[in-house]
Amino acid sequence: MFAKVLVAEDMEDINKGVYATLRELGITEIDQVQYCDDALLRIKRAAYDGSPFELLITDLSFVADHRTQKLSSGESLVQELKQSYPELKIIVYSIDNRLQKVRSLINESCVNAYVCKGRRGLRDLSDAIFMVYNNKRYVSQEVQNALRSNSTLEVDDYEIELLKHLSKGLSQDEISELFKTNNISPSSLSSIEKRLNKLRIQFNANNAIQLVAMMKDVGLI
Amino acid sequence: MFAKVLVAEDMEDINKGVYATLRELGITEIDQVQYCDDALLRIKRAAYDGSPFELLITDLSFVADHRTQKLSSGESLVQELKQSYPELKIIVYSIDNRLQKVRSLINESCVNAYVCKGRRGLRDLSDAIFMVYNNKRYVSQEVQNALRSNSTLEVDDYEIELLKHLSKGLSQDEISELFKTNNISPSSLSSIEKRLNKLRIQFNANNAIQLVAMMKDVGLI
DNA sequence: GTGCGCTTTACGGAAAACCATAATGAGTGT
DNA sequence: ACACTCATTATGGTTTTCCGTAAAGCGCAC
Repeated sequence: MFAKVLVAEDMEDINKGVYATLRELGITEIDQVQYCDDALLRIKRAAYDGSPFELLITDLSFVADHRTQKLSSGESLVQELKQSYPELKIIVYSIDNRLQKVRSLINESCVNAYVCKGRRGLRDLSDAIFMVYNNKRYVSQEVQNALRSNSTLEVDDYEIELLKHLSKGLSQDEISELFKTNNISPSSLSSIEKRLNKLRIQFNANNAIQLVAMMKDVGLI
Repeated sequence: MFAKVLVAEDMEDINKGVYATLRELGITEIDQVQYCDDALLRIKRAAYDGSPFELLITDLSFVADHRTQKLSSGESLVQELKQSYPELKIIVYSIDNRLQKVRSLINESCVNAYVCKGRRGLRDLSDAIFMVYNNKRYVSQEVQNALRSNSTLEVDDYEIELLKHLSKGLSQDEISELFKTNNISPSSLSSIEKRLNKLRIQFNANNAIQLVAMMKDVGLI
């Protein structure tokens, strides 16, 4: 079993649950951090000292507080780590069940497991640790679909970006200008209209207001 | 200190954290449930047996799964309990920081404490338990504002109604017609425009989309 | 009654969103 | 080179929202 594990999770109670689970698995050397930057530092330091971590268990969302952070989310942490320390195993442990996000983490960032927090969270996590230790991949039942078919009912990052700007009060025209200056494509007003129209149809929304309201409900923005 | 406590929380790892905290406070009789309905049943049963719970610590959101539930959220559980068992102390322990929701829980449902999950979650919870035990109220720093009467309080029922219809995709014209047939005054398109304009100024929103998004964030609609 | 303050309603123009359709362009396969 | 598909961009017209201003309605004091 793994000997040295790092847990990155901003909520201390979840940290406790994970900690207890790791102990039950017989893992003795467990470090915990509440900030992404700390996780990176700790891993760097351990590698430098010649006793690197073998496994990282990390959340995705870390709420911002007074401390200013370079890495603001688990995603950026994972990206950074998988580049610098490809041999480090990573398990993402998050409440986020948006398929698109999981897919990109698995396929692009190459995390070793994705476990959904929830009623079965810790049991799944336990399974995941076993699997990852045996060089297998693990994905919670809730988001298994993310690996299979590309269900079209998904919302990609571009669209989320678009909806976020909308919800912040920008007009479609202003968003178009913004995308042009930031070299985000497509950027024409026409394309933005078209994309929003697609989303409205997709989610049976009458107008942009309802669309944004629905996305808020789902927690997508 | 409390002797008999029930914890309602669907995530088992958080349950572990809360459990550990309660143990540290010297509380020995701790029951845990993962469904709202179970919480209600357990409390009823304990009261019937003559050894009622003294404190309930509950989450707000319980994700639905295969088990069909009568009570779907912590809110409904709290409402039900505060009616039937007014002497039961209730602490809400949730990640939800929408002020309006907190306000209604504190003022209408009369919960004894509202603790935000987060980095300081368990420490705050510990404080809250002490305070509640001494018949004081406790509210996490993050949502202290919810108790002070401030801007969000100045939205009346008519405006909430209006915003809700907006968020459901009705046009201002349609809302006007709806209000006319339902004898809700004012109902003219002009008045609706004016009211929305007032709200936009009040909340510094650029347009109706942003306004609805902000109201969603605050939990007003 | 008249005057005053406030709310509701009405109207018109500008801006933005909505909608259909057409043109352009990039990539693919033959 | 050609046809074909698909995404992006462009264009014009209709509806809705946004915004200012003005008129009508109403309670109230004098």
